[in-house]
Amino acid sequence: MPVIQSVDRALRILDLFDEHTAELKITDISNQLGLHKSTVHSLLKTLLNHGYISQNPENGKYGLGMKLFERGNYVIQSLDVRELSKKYLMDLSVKTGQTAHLVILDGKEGVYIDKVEGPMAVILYSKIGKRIPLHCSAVGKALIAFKDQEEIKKILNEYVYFKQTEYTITGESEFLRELQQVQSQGYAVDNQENEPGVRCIAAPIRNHENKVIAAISLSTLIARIDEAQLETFIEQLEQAAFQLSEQMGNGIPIS
Amino acid sequence: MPVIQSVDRALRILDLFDEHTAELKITDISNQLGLHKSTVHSLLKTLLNHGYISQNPENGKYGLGMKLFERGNYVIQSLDVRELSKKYLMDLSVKTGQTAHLVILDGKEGVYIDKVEGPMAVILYSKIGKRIPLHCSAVGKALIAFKDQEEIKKILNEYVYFKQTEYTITGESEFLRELQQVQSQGYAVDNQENEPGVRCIAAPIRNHENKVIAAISLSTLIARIDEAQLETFIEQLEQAAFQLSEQMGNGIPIS
DNA sequence: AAACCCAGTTTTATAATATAAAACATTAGG
DNA sequence: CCTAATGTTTTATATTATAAAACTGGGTTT
Repeated sequence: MPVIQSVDRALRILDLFDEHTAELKITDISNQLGLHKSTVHSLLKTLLNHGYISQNPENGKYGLGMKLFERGNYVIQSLDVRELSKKYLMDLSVKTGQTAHLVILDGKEGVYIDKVEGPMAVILYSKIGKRIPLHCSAVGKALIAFKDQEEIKKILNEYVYFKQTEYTITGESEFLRELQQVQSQGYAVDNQENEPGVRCIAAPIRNHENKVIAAISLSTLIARIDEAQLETFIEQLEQAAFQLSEQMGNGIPIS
Repeated sequence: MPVIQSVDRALRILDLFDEHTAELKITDISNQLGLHKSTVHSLLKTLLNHGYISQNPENGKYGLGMKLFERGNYVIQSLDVRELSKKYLMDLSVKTGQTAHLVILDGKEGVYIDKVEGPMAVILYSKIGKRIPLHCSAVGKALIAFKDQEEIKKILNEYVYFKQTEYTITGESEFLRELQQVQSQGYAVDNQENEPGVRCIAAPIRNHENKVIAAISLSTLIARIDEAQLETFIEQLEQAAFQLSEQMGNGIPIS
């Protein structure tokens, strides 16, 4: 089993940082990973050389480097969904007043690629780059519901149905029925399955081969949006998804 | 000199990928870095384990992993300029019809953090995550012009004034005069210094301590925009920059 | 269909390299 | 001013990364 220890450790250092942890001292890292401080020091220096780690000149603490942002954007630039979808997300958020998201599938999770906050929306914390489970989100359902049975089985193999709220679907058979439903109606709903009080709707974006490559969604608060409004939102969402899928066909290259 | 060879090699693998290189085979990497294929294989497996590299199931080729996007966004989420500036960028691009950018300083370069393409703008390739030199861009000038002399000197130490176009400023003394000019007028201009036919204007964004932490810009085509229009663009840009700086003060935390 | 080639993976021996101890340096705190 | 704590550098050694070689499998050609 070929795992390079030092590389593994270096990557584990990067993984220590998240939205709550912007900066760390060498001793913090050393303690958390159970490594000798001199080892951590060498690893950090190497990461620093390449720009994957930055050092705060004020206090000497270490943080993630800009190179990550740079490389990270290359990952999604190859998928030009993001460029194209931007104006649809804008449009949706303006028309509905809600927050619109763009999500793609990565392994057994969704990843938020972009978002536009609507004027009426409660400001949530930023989600770009974050991951979201498939079984308790509208986007998650929309991302996999239109795949063939075999592929769905593969993704759901060893999937853990973590119970997020009292409404979360926690069984495979139940989830498969739900996906069936999504497929037949063309869009997906999450009814407080991920967060209490929040209801989301999502529709799939297809490429020229008609394969689902992303999903767009609208997030609404139960307390503010009634059934009738939701209906109109769904229509608008479906329309946007349709037009976007159309556009994905005539692939204008990003030159 | 503490550079961990295997980590260094792993990072050099990541650095092979860019906007033109989405996927590579093991032998490609092996050839380009002059490493044995089995070595590359182990390094890739380790990167793969952590999600920093992904493998295309269709053809077995390797590409950058989503984890980079995830971590990359953590880097800029700590700076909440991006969230706040989004609507100003939108607004600017709609009002002027041009493309608006948000850029921050990283070392001796600027990094594009966000952009909104205007309806009238020629569609350029996506720039988010990309780097831009300081000496030949409006944003570059705006980012450093308002720092004190000592800091400017430090940044410009060993700076290479690469000649991008015939109009590029290529001398330190000339550049320092230009920065002086920027400081006194409050905004920066790039007159075909970076790309022939393209003229950009930029204004600094300040935080609560009045320090410049970012810059916003508008990119225009010489052929399409005359002096009078540019004047009004500058006014709009400055107004947006001012309001944005104001907002940076009453820091609404990203919860 | 057999033989070949090329790319990727796994195994293995060896030698180079990562590691942590210890010494050293620097800063902060009492 | 001394002590404590944190970060950095040096060094020895033993672990671990490395590349050679063998192995596998897919694809192409004859």
